[in-house]
Amino acid sequence: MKSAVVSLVEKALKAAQAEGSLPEVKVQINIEYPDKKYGDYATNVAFLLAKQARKNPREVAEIIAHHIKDPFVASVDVAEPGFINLRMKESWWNSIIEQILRDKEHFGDCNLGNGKKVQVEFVSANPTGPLHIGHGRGAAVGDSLCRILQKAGFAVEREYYINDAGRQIRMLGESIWARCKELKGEEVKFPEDGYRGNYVIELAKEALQKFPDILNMPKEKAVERLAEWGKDKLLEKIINDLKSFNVEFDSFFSEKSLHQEGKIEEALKVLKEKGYIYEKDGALWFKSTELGDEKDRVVVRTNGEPTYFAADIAYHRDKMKRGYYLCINVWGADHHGYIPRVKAAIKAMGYDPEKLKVLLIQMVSLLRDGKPVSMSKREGEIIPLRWLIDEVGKDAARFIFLTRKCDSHLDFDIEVAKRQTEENPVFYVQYAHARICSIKRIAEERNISLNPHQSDLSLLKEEEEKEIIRKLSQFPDIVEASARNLEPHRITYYLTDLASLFHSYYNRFRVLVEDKALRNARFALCEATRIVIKEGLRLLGVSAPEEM
RNA sequence: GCGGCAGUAGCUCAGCUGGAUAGAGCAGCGGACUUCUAAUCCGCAGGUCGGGGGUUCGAGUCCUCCCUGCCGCGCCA
Repeated sequence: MKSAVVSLVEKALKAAQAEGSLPEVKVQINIEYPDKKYGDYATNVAFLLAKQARKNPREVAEIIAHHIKDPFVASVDVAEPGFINLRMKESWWNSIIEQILRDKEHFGDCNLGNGKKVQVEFVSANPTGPLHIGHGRGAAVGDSLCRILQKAGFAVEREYYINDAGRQIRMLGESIWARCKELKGEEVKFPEDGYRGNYVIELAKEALQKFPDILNMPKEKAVERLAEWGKDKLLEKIINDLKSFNVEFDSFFSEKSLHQEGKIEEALKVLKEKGYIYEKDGALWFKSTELGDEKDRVVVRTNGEPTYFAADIAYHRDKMKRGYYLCINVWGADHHGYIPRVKAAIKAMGYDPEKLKVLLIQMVSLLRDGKPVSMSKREGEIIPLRWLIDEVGKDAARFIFLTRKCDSHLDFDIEVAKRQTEENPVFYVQYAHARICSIKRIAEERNISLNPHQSDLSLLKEEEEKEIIRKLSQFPDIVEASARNLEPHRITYYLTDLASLFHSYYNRFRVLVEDKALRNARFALCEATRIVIKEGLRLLGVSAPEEM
């Protein structure tokens, strides 16, 4: 609820300026949560104005503090060296509970986005194999980010870029083809960079059933057909896996379509017209160095084929033309070196590179009881996301993927995630939700009346109760900060904190007490907590079970 | 070599886009279930925020220089 406090301080500042005690300078009013002993809210405006007001911060603070008048404010203090500390009345805190009970899951919605269109492109894994753990983290971050941005008032579009063209798809076809041969007992040299995962063998078995005469066809033709068919099968599997991970997309963008519709040529033509294309060694190069890249990049190979990068230029041109307020790409951190050239291309085509934000997702190290699980790519031995979901569950996987800043390494311990104990942060939060549901259930069973909406919240006198309310009041700020900084992990931390406060409270106090008025008041607090936990979990794509 | 990211408690990590005495979980030790779910709670301990310099009322946070680790640096995608 910082925004309400901001406007309150703003009003005081304007009043002070109007009477001439402070100069008319614009400042950003910043509200913080100070240590409890100082107050409920604090602001540092005085420091920001001190220089131009030619007064010391303390004096400025006194002037502003003097003008703060609001029915919700209990006291205003100025502390050295110039902080203004506010303490709010009980009615302020109670109104927050009322607001949560009234707004329900809409509590924390904000208008940061103001309906502006934002596109988030994530996962975009090649349809040449199943999703692995790394994709899972990207999926969790991307999807959660979308949910948060939506709550913050953006019109979000989720897109998956399908790399369905080029060498790797052909290689998929060759790999399946080779496996078909082997299944028929024929000696065949498996392609050097082929896909060696078991799923290729499965595909080959299926292909032999579906296309009985596939091996009688000329190799080129067979490979092409198998590539096309295999790619579709794998994409279907990817989409299914994502669905079980609670992730769905609004649109799929095909790289192949860029080739087919001449979009690549178009994009390159634009670059050429602007003078960013030159020929060298029989290839066409993009002068990305002029726009901040380390070296120039080939866009059309000697053999006349456009590079992957050329397609990506066309893809980003298409995105830019679609007129988003912001495009967010969620990439694996190993692609970081790729950012400058894409930004260079965007700039070269006359768009603002700031329209593109790239989120880099760091590697996930898989552990089992603290020991690393080998993830060697040898023999295509990757750990599939599907396996992880089956092993630890969708909720645990998503939550744990979101327990770190996305650009930090993540240690994912499968045994801890599976363990249904205190070590597991997912259950900790879900349990708090379930406990509140349980209170309600018990009350119904025992015919105990509960009416959170008609409760006298002033009965909530305990320090633990006030702590919870303070925390609840921060939810909108956390949502906004997560959206502003594109950092879903803030929600995860917030929920853990909130759950912790609730568990403490639950252990120390009873909700279903004899005193009806107190019972209702406490239950109102619980309901508000439940609503916020459930909504927070929703933002993470994690379920909020009513019993566990 | 160049570039990106990181370095905070024994371990894994937060730290609100510069704020007041740097936090949490785990691991360790000791306690709490005839009560609304013990998947929980309560208490104890733990620090040169990698190092130096700088910017200012104020730096874990910003600038600079070192040290260390991970990762990128294809006419691969």
